[in-house]
Parts: sequence; C-alpha cells; structure tokens
Amino acid sequence: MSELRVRFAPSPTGYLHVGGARTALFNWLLAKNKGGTFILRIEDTDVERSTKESVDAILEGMKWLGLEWDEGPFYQSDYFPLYKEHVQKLLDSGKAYKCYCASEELDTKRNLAMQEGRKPKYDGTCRERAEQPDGQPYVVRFRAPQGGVTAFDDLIKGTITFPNEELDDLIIQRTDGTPTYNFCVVIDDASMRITTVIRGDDHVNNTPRQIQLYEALGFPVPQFAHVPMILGSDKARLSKRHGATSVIAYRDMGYLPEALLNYLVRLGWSNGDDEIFSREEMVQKFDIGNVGRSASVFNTEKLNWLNAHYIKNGDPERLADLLLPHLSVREVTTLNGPDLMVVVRTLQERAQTLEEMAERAVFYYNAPLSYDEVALAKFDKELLLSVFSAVMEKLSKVSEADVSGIDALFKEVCNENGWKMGQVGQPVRIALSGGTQAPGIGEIVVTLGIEETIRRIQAAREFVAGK
RNA sequence: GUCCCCUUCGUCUAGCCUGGCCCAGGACACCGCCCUUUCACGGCGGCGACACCGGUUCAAAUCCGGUAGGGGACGCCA
Repeated sequence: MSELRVRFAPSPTGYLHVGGARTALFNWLLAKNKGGTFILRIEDTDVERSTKESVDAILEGMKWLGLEWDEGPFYQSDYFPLYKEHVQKLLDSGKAYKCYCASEELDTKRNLAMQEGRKPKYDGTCRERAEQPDGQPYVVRFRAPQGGVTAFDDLIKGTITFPNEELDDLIIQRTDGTPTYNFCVVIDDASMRITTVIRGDDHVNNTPRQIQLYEALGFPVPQFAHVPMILGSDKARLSKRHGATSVIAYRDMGYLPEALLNYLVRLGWSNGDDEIFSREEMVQKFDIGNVGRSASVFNTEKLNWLNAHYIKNGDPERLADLLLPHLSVREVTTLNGPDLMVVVRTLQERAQTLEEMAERAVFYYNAPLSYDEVALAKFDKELLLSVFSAVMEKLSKVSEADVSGIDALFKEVCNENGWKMGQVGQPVRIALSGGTQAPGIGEIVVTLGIEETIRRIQAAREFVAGK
C-alpha cells in the first residue's frame, strides 16, 4: 500500500447524485490505481439538515456502484470534542478570536456591501477587541493572514492564486458551540492523514481558507484536485429539473452499474479515443492529470448507448436476476413460462435498459390479450387464416426444435404456398407477441415452446375469423 | 458587484505542456445506404467544431495579450 490516502465526504442531506458519484469514483480510481486508501466520511455537522435516511441512501448508492471504501464511514458528528480542542488551541495562540457581532447585523452589512459593489467580507469589528464581555453569545473566528497571497497547485486546474485580502476571518465555531464545515474538513483531513483531496470545483474558493487553517494548525497541506461540475442540457448546474440525478433512480430505471460507471468516468476524463472501460481497465488507466478542466453536460443518449452495450454483452444469468424486479412491478410471474435466461438472450440486442427489456419480455409470460390491429390490417383476412392454419399444421408435426429448424420450417411454408416471408412471419409474430416489435420468429417459437405457440396461433386465428 | 475558474463538432472528448504529421481524430446523437420476416444488432458513408480580436513565428487549435460568453464562490450550509 502506498501512502496515498483519499476520501469521499458527502453531506447526508439527500441521496447520492451523479455528480457526487463521479467524485467518489475519481477518488476510488486514484486509490486503486496507486494502491492507496479510500476513506468514506459523512459530513454531518449540520445537525438540522442531516438525516439517517440520507446516510443510508448514500451508502446504498456507493455499494450499488461497487465503490467500496477501505476505511469508514466516519461521522463528523462523532468528533466534536476534537474540533473543540483545536478551536481552543487557536484561541490560546491568538490565531482565532471571539466575535460578538450579531448575525443579523452581519447580514445587513453584507447586503449593503454587495449593493455598493464592495467585497462582502467581515469588517473585523471584533478582531482587535480588547474587552471580552461576559455571558454574551459569540462565535469564534479565524484570524486570517492579511497581506500576500495563498496559492496551490491543483492537480487538475494548475496553479490557482488568491490575494489574501479577498479572504476574511471565517467563523470556525458557531454561537451554539458547534464547529463549521471549513474547519472540520481541515481537522478531519489532517487527522485522517489525507494526502490528496479530490472534490467538486465548487470548493475551489474554500481551498485558500483551508490552506491557511492547515498552516495555522501546523498540519501538512494535502494536494488538491478539483473536478469540474456536471451540467444539464441547458448548461446550468445539473439538478432535479433536468431529470433524474440520483444514482439509485438510474438503477431503478434499468441501468447497469458498470454502464453508469463507464459513463461517469468518461465525463471529464479520457484515455485517448477509448470509450469502453471495464472496472479493471479504468483502475489501470486512470490518471488524475487526464481529467479535463471544464464542466461537462450530462447526456442520457450516450449513457443509453453504454447501457445497451453492457446489456448486449452481459451474462444472461445475471441479467435475468437483475430483470426480476422490473418484471414484478409489471406483475409478471416467470414461474409458468419459459426460462427467463433464455428470454433474456432473445432480448439482449434489443434493449437499452432493463425496463425496456422487461417491457418486451412480458409477452413471453402473458399471452397477448389484444393484437396490433393496424399491423394486422395490412394482411388479407383469408391470407391470415390460411397462414395460421399452414403454420400450425407444420408445427404440430415437430416435437423438438431449434431456432434454425423453425426458421427452415417457415421457409418451407412459404415455398409450398407461394408466400413471401413477410406475409408469414409478421402475422405469426403478431399472433405470438401481440405486436410487431419482437425477436426473430424462430427465437420466439423455440422460447415459447411448440405447444404454447400453437395455442397462441389458434387464438389469433379465432380472433381473425371472428372479425 | 468582487474574486476564482472555464471556452475544440448539438453532446462527451483527442490533440495543446514539448508550435509544423490537424484545411483538426474518435464516440454519442442525427441523416443516408447495405444486411433483414418485424424491431433491433451489425457494416459502410455523410453532416458537423479550434469563442472572438490582435501579437510572436517561415508556420498557431497549440505560445503571449486583450475582449466576449459561461460557470462557481462570496452563509453562524456543506
């Protein structure tokens, strides 16, 4: 194991969304690639908004994607004493001070500053305050360095420099005594000996403040890698109004974890012209330096293509298992029908998602209750009747059959009666599945079995005859 | 408003560091053709971009400067 230690630190205020998942993926990949350690930490210092349900949802999403962590999950709420201790240390050394300004007052000042086009930073009222009023509520502020600049070499974006005058004295402890985010992250990352912080680039602006804290606390400063945001089709930050953003929602819509992972890894990262990456390949080829600097738009079409690819090449047995829940929401039971694995094989090349596959699989288990009348109307009633009869006649003479045998049988029927394949195949397909979009005739017949096939053709024949 | 970041086909991107092999390559989508008993799969082809303006250079997508556009941050949220 190398010294590399990374972490994914979501705040439990919702489910795991695709942006978070990609950040987690990049962390995981770097850890696996370098033989490092991947840590999961739950940032629940905001007691108001953090929920157990969210924690569970995040863990569920991580597990589904197979992003297993080596240490944790750790909860920041378990470390309040540790943070307190460090706040005290800064207070004692004069690197932090108590601020008695009322929050409403600060809000007013901030708004005023923005309106007047000034920097909305803390004005330092309590910075040099001599007397310490007793019993007054206060927050603790970090005494930020005044002049100079704070810079860091971002692994993705390169050198980023901030003038220190842009940074004000941030609050590290609230009136109620709880520590704030920017402070906790620093303490945690330092105590967990994180070497590389990979996170969304909405944190770029927090980085200089955190670096100053590391320095004030005497901790080594880790490396940073800020990954660009994921946008919706309108180039605005991806959100619910763009459609599903939850990883679990993608699972429920019938996406395979390897497809989502493959999609996510290519969103912002590349390895030449390669598009398809197995888990092992991405681990082997991942290089944080190849992550792009600009935001990218989430594109469901491409995700669909990848999902179709993985369905096409997936193991039928596994797909059958994964398909089951999608079938049961349709109240389809596979007990009295064909082997689901066989069904899957006939559908693999035709489905982009498991939902779609389930939809197309229904007819195998539930004989059609109605037929595609428009498609049926393209054929003569008399032709339909004779085709159905001829096919049943032929079918009744075979007991066992394979796909090529059935295909040959249909050709025979055509030849003997002077029909074209389209005149025979299509009606039978409608008789068997109810519609026109289905696997090859041979595949359906073999999967359904001769007996059931005849039964369905008979039913269709009666339907046509009765018209 | 201030600060930070970003800018190659509609979308994801290669190329940029180490100028010439790039009148810019791949993929998704789209359009055509082929295959075909349907729907798909597959095969072949097409459409389509270096944000803009200047500079450096024999030569710039690549280096430099500026402009414009987009995003992010500015919380006792994380």
